Amino acid sequence: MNSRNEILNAACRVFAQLGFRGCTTRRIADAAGVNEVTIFRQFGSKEALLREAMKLTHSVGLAPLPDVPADPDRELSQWSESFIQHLRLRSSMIRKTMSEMEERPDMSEHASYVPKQASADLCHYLIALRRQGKTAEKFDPKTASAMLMGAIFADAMGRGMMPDVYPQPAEKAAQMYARLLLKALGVENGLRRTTNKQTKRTKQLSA
Amino acid sequence: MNSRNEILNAACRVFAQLGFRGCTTRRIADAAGVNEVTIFRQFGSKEALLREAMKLTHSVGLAPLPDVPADPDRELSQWSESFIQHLRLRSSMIRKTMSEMEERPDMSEHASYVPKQASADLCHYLIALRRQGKTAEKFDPKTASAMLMGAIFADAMGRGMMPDVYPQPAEKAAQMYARLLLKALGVENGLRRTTNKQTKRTKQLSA
DNA sequence: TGTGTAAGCAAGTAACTACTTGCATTCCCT
DNA sequence: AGGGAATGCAAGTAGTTACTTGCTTACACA
Repeated sequence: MNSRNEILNAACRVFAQLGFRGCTTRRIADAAGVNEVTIFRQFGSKEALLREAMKLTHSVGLAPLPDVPADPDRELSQWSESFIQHLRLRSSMIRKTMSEMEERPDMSEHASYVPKQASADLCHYLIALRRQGKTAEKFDPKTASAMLMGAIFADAMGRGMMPDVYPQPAEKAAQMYARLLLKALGVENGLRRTTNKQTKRTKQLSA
Repeated sequence: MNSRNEILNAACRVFAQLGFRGCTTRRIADAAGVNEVTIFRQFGSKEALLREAMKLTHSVGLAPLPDVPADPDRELSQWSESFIQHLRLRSSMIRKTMSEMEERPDMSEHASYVPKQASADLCHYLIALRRQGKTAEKFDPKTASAMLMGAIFADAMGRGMMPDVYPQPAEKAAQMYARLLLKALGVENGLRRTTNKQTKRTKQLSA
């Protein structure tokens, strides 16, 4: 039963590196330290294995965003930071999955769960912010959430290839995007109603 | 000499559909209506052909952005619209290239020319805007340009897969992102210092 | 009229692909 | 002690891959 997990993990690694066509059963077996036949005995076919491996890979949780916004700057910065970290850790896998999605849509359908959930969470949060009267003006929540998530996504996908296109330093980028969005929504940073203690904690966490 | 171009175009089409490994000389030859041997006589190897095809694909111009901003809303909306159209037309090719870039960096290095140029253009424009005093506050041009370009890029790449995550209608999305960015920079649409005539024209174009 | 060049066609090469089969080994459970 | 399940190993199958070779056809140009 252990070899099964070894194979699944190896399949994920090799797929992230080489894509579906480059991800041969030979290479998976080598990466898993397992005989190639074992793969077929356990999963029947390469496609069945990859399908299961993809399902496993994309079943992960997401950082939460409070139902009732209290400190928009801190909350949105932290959420953005954890989201960009999630994407950066999986950038190779995501690139391969996006590339393969047109050819094998059913095999990688789980890949859209995380971004869909993230978008729903963020929209919900922004609407709550507006209901609280913390935003200065009318705005379309979907446009705003697509803007922040798009910036984070593009940064996670593109920085390795074109570092000079994205803001420096990389560790602050998510926060900078979040703050720029808050400015667009008219949420004023300076007028935050948090205590000094909270402000300090925010600084530590976002450093 | 004509067969050479047929082969190059076919190679681009097949690559955009199937990626490097799926882009076999057999399939390229079929798509080009040419005998497979002709490919090797003309280009020597599959890799040499693909290298040349990629170079050709990524040598395209970009919509300009004025050196001296006059009507930020109109200019930025139009630029965003042409940029998102550029990306949407090439989304398959871009996905494949991004996926292949880790494995064959030298083959697809030209792919970064357009986004790099776009980023430089946009930064330059935003800095000019700020110098004109049309922006309300201090801001980091690179963060702002990465934000708008990221939103546009993610929309172009992801809308087909998750249409409910992005603003509707698709044809207005680029403009909505551009306007949200202008809000973040404190550029006031209503308080524009253009003449009535220009304002009218803007309204028509942006409707 | 002759000559060079680009192309097609048929066949073949060596390597790799997913996948199968038969047999031997290990280990757990009763 | 014995039987069954999981695994390894060696070998093989049929198809595909990039690339080559030898020969033929068509056409432009001098």
